[in-house]
Amino acid sequence: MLDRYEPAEFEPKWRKRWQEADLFAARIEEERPKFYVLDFFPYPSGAGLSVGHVRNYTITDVVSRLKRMQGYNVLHPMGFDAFGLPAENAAIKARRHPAAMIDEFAATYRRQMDLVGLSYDWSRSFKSSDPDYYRWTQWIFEVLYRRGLAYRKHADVNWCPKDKTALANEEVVGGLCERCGTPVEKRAIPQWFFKITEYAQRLLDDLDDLDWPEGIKQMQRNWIGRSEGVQFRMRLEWHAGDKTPVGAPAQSEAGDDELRRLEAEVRAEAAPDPAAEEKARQIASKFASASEDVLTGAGMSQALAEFDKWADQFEVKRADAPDTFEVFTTRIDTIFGMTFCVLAPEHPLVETIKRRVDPARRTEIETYQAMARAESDASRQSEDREKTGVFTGAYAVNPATGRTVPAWIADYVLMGYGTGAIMAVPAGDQRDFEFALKFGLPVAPIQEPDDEWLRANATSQSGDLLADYLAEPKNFKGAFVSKDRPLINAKEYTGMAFGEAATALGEWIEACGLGERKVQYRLRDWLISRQRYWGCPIPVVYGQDGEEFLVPEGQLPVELPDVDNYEPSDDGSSPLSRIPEFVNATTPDGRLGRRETDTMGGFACSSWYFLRFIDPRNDQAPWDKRLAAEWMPVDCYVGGAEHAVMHLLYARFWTKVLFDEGLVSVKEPFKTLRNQGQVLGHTPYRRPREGERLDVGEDGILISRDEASTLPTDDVTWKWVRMSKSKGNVVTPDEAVEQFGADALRLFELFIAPYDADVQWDSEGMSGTARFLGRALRFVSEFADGFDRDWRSKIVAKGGGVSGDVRRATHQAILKATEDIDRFAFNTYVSGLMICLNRLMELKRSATGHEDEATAFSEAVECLALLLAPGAPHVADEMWEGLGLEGFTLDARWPVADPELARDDTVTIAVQVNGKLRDTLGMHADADREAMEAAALSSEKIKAQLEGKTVRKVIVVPGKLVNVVAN
RNA sequence: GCCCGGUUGGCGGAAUGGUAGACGCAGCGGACUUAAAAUCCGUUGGCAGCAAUGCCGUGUGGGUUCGAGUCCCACACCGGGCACCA
Repeated sequence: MLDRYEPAEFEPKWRKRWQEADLFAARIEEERPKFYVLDFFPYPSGAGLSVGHVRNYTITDVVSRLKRMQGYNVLHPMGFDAFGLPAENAAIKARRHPAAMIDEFAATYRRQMDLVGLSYDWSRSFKSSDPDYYRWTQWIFEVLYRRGLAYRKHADVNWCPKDKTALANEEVVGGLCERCGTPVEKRAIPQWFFKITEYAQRLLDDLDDLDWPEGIKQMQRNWIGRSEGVQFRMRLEWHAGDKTPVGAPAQSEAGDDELRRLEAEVRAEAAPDPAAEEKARQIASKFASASEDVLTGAGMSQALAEFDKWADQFEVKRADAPDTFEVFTTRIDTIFGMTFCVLAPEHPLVETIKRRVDPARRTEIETYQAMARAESDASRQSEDREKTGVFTGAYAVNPATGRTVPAWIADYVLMGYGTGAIMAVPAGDQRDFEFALKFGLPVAPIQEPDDEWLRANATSQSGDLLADYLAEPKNFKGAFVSKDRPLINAKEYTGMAFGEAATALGEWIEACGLGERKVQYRLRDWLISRQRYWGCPIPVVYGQDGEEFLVPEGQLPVELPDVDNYEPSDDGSSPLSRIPEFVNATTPDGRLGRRETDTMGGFACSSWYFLRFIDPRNDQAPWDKRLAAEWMPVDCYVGGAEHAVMHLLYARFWTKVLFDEGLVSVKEPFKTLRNQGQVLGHTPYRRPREGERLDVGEDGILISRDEASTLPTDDVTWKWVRMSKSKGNVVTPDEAVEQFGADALRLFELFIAPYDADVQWDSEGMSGTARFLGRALRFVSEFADGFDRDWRSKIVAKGGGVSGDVRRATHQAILKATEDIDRFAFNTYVSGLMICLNRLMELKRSATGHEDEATAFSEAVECLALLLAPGAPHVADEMWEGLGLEGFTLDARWPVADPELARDDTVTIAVQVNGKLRDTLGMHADADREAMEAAALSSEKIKAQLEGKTVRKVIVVPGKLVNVVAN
């Protein structure tokens, strides 16, 4: 056994022995509880691992090793998320085939993981690009399809012109492509979606019971975005241009626009026929004269009915379009304050409106629609953007007041949420308020704001701000948003606050058949199609008429063909579409078909890998249900917070579907989730030179360390940024192990900060953990000769003197290590070991050579090796062997502390006067209150402090402190 | 704007409402050495003082409490997420 930490001399030996003993294979032994420890599924990048990745893997490794030693059946697997854009983009850049490249990268990962002694069961490893794996990804796709949860729709998608691929909403950041920063455009392509929205409520509800960071749960809740409200129907009314005053009663006059439209419609349809031309003129004149007198109220509908009759003779039909639309609101109580309504530019009703309004308006609407479509999400989402929109010429009837409000289109209303149309209540909604202000629309007060708000938002000095507000809310700075103030101008609902009014109005709407109370989610369906080569093929074949057929289960997997050129084509179709042997397929009924050429996005692959680890070589089923019931859920799942929403939500969704299908016994895949903090590297930047453009989100130009050393120090700005190959700031485990050793690296990763805090990497710190390991080895080796492996039978239950102190230090360390790992306090786990060793070394110096001491130290060194084992397994096994013990520490039992032995006999009591520390006293730990008080009051220092004061009260906390309150 | 985190010595950090700064890095002093490295011992929040000791001190301002880094309120700054979601 070495008496110093020379890692190169023994760490490789232990790794080899572990491997030869197949030490890390997961075993299922009856009567042992199970523990499933998992890391996020890594994409093996060409840069290899950084010490940042190793931090993640060390955490799970410590947990895994502890649980194993505590007698659990531990499953601790590792595999690779090989499919997807990062791999494909890297392959394209390197002009290599992604499969070969990924194999190489994964091998590097494996080598580096082995290098730091991670205890993965590699016999279970796989890559998501293995046909044996993605066969089952396709199989699960078919499960979703059969359950109606996979569907294809033609939809606008985010299109990245650089990556030439459609992006999921989650991959667009601020309107820019998440990966390359290119502004995203819109394109309509048929795409596959998973109906995750159907599970929105369950995904929300089941969050409550998960042991996850609150922040992550909150982010998922926000992402799902549940809101309760009312969806109701509004009817359009037609008015004469802008002349009709807003707020006119419904059923008002029909106007010229309507007549002109009818005339034009007939002319257009009947133009080739001179006779029809004549009839059209007759219609026009009839309606022209009618408009003078009869076309009010019921007269209008009568006239339209008559037109329909006439038109039938010419085989001309009135445009068959709805003239109602639905709106969703969470604030139905404010409906009396609706002064206009807004449709999304893409709303289907806009097409109807366009046909019915006068041509000038129609042009305006179309111009606006074109603008809204062309405008990228980037500018649409840019900050404090001015509201835009146009009046359509149409009016809608507010069902609560029976009065008309103008209908506008504006892009601040999104087609993708709710109904794509809103009732606008500018007095109570900031967005509507801004819109009203910009376009001169009226604002009707709905509540009386409180004085504080009035003062803060007034734009002028006035004696009676409330009167001013009620006269013209637009003179104030914004909308008054409140659920607490009673309503005004709200008919019989006046005086009610939000809760009461919303219930009453909801009931009223439902009673009228106008609509219903409804829950709306912000969550959108999961877009799965990628027009890319390097992904899991979607197992669908289309018939001649476009019918969809699932590829029969027996024919799975649909294998990704080997191709030479896997770059996407400029038209955006997958390279697979250029391979006739792939595309040409037979439908299950034996006809000629065309294979789907899109592949699935990478999140599909990572939504079930944790299940495959349970039974990775099964070729009859994705996994054995009994084994899944045995191992699931994952007990401890650790990874970066950047996957807070997407991966975790999708994996939860699939698990629920698989639960519904009876394939898994749990509704949630990950019982406990922890996010480790990022490891940041010191990274040099310089100011941009003339003509240089900054990358998205950067405020300097990234430079290399070499370049930084050539520049004047004033020109270089050092920043702490996440380690990545692209930033050139990666510290690899290889160099860390080379310089300090695997165990020093592991302990340092744990010690440097709480596991969830970001850390600024400084390799110098590793010298501390390396020194500690050296001291520990030396300490143990000095006891190796005198080590008594039968210490258990000789040990004195509760000795005094040095041996008692040794046992106390040992059992305190056991207690602390066990608790700390359990509560994820790895930094104090390591410091606890240091404290223990420091104490033992001190005690060794004061040892008297008594026989009890040898026994106590034997216990101490054996425990020290065991306590070190999860964090520093090489050193632990080296000690274990050095003490003449057999096997590996991983197979030994984790020590159990005796709290009685760990307890201190004497404690230091703090003595305070009025809460300020004035003295400390050493006392027996069992000293009672009276003894403590007496001791405190007899202290010279305390007496001095109490000079001239009267003791009012003495607070005694046994074993801790005495506080004398005096004045 | 909204939702989460965070702010403690020169640095990383520790501290179930009970002695703030454990443990480590860096620094300083010393031992060993011809010397250096390695190792070991000691020391290290600030101010005043020869010292004993005193005062100050956990982003800021209030509050609760015998007692607050810890709990409550308000604010500032930093980081992350969402962002016209009706």
